[in-house]
Amino acid sequence: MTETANQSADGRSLHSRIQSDIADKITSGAWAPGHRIPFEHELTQQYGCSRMTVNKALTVLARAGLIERHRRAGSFVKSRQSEAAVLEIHDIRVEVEALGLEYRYVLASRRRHAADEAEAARLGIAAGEPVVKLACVHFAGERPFCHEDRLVSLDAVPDAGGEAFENTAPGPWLLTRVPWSAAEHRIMADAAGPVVAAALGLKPDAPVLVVERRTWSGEQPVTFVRLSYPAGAHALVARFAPAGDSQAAATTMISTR
Amino acid sequence: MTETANQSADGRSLHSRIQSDIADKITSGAWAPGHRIPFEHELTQQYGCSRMTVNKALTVLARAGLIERHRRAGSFVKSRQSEAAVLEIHDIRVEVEALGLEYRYVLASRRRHAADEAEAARLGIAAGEPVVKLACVHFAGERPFCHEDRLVSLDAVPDAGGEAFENTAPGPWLLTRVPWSAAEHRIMADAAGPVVAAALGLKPDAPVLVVERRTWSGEQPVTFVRLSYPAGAHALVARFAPAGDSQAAATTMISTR
DNA sequence: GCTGCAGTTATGTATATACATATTATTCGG
DNA sequence: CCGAATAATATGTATATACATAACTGCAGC
Repeated sequence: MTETANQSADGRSLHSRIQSDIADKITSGAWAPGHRIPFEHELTQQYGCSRMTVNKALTVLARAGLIERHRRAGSFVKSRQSEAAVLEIHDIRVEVEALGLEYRYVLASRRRHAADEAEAARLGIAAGEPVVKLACVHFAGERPFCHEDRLVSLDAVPDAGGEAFENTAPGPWLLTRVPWSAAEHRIMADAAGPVVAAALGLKPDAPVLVVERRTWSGEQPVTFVRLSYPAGAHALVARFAPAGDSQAAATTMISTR
Repeated sequence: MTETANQSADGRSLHSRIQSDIADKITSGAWAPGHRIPFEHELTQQYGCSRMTVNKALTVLARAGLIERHRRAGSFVKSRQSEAAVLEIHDIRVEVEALGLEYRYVLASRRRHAADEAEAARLGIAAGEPVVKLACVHFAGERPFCHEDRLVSLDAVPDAGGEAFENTAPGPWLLTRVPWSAAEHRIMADAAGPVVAAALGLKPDAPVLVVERRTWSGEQPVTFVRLSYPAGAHALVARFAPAGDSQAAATTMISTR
């Protein structure tokens, strides 16, 4: 044996090599959707390894959604009727600084009150519950980058009532204070309303890219944000290479041109 | 022993229970970012199981990005500076039919020619290479749902030259013919140009949600699509609950109101 | 023909074991 | 005191083994 017990010449582990071998067969089309991939005991022979090793590879592929496994029947290539694209959504300060621009944050308004019907619906709480409503603008250098409209539930985050948000933007403030367990993003286009248009220096009804995010901690709604970006200047980018390498996915940037 | 060798009373496997126990500690905030989670041999004792079992749970959590693992040092809760949102992008026919509407597809134009500079750049090929350029409109019931502009590389898909695309939309046609190994999505807002506005029945410069997708097969660019949806009527939705359950993620719909 | 039971098969889960590897502590020689 | 060799430690990978479970096959008996 010139090789060690764990690794072959190329330095990768055996199960990850089996995994990407199979992933390649699938993404190259050699094994079409519905094709039955070799049984574990067959792969065991092909690679000269134990069943646990091929099982690990196949389990990861199943988790990644590339294959489907059935007892007694075997493992099959899943049909890809839908593509999954992974968006990675960063903090706005990080986004701006990644562009080599100076980040500045300006609080436009801050009010504490009882949620009206519309606000309660957005946040997913009952009307009348106490909330903090914030509006602010994020700048990249001299130019407005993004307008933020936010509701924070005071039930979920009592501390938010006493915070002025003059130096710290509400996003990162919440992130360090409240752990979240679920989030929902809603991405859409819209015409800029008068407030947003003024804040971003756009003509009224100019197109804006809107990202709305609702965040929960357990079952409890925490916050609702609506981020408006001038169209043309910003795009969300999601790259996706199916499974195999797992982190082959992802990266989103919001980039200025 | 009233329990079987593999499963406890609740029917879930032990490693998945360990996994979600830890995931809960993290998402609830009990274990903050940077916190060192118990060593494998400690968890082994807590759960009265072998190291392989806790290793499996921790490996999955590491793949999911919830924890970081270092030899000799231990495993640590990762700081979540960025949120990953998973968009699931379906075929347009499926989207429309999911809304209970009748799907119809109309080819507006189809041309075969040599790619000019702009087209070559979009597709990622050399100028002068042969392409098919398509424009079509997808209808949901009577109303236009989405305008599609597409370039297909004839180097990658020679068959596309002889296809009329009168009955099958180019998206599904390509999907069954050409396996793809990577895709990049670009989501943005824009003002509708005259052609798109006319096709969608909008006023010129009305805001539209634009999804651009570039697809590769191996290293070779296959197709570039630009899908324009009327703003207000459509949104991309991505739900995300971090790891633990893995498929707790995702679903995107493009919904009409 | 149909029901029910036993056998077969592939995956699912878990264990005990072994050695590899990265990294930190410790010890020892100069 | 410093740097090098050495030990200790936690994770990483892999094996052989065992039993569980889902699902299908086929047969026996009515």
